[in-house]
Amino acid sequence: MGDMQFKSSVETTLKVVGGKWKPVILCHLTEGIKRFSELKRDMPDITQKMLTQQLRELEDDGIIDRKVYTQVPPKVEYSLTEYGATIKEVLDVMSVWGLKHQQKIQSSAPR
Amino acid sequence: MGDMQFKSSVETTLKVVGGKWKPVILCHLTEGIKRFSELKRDMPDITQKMLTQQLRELEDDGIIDRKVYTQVPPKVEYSLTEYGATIKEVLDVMSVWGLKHQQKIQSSAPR
DNA sequence: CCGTATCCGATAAGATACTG
DNA sequence: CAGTATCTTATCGGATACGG
Repeated sequence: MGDMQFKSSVETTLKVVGGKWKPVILCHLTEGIKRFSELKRDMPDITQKMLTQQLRELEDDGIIDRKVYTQVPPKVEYSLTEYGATIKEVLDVMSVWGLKHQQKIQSSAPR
Repeated sequence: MGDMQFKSSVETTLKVVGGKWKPVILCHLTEGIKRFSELKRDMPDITQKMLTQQLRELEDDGIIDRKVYTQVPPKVEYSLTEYGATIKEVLDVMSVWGLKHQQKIQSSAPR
């Protein structure tokens, strides 16, 4: 773990799943294919701009797939790519540790 | 994975190991006890201010231990706590995925 | 419906100087 | 040696308006 490669590969992962919204988006997409409007409904606090931006970045990283139906009104579906699904185990490990940490904080900072 | 708890626990983990410097600091501390100046030498690009700040946050989160030797010149040693060592497996998983992702990017974006 | 474009505030991070 | 204090800059995220 003490090497240089380690540092930059962790940073790479943080770029892909870090930030305020990407974990949440990925979380929802693990439930299956979602339309843009569905994702927006699932995350009432995200702005359209941020949702679009984060989805584009995930798409560029090959994590999600974007399927556009050329029709009026437009319809766009997002889903995890096969490759993107591999990020789930990373998120799972992060979730498990974070949950334990939350509980630790709870028990050590009462009052 | 589709629940609310998941979202916030991933965010908790990102708070603790996220950001530009914390993974790097933790990486170096897995090698053993380090003095402030050693850490600074290991990370030439970090400023003293950032190093101090990040170390304080890690200490507040119970990840690292700070031992001050009251002497002149001062000596302060940092080390992972037993609890802090549990973050290693999270970083490892992130590192493995990030490394694969780097290789994927390499092979799919030549030119 | 699914975006893009602009502008703006908040926060993260860096440069530099100074101190017990 | 191991920090603080202050100031500046860069990046992230949000609000709002508009467009195909």
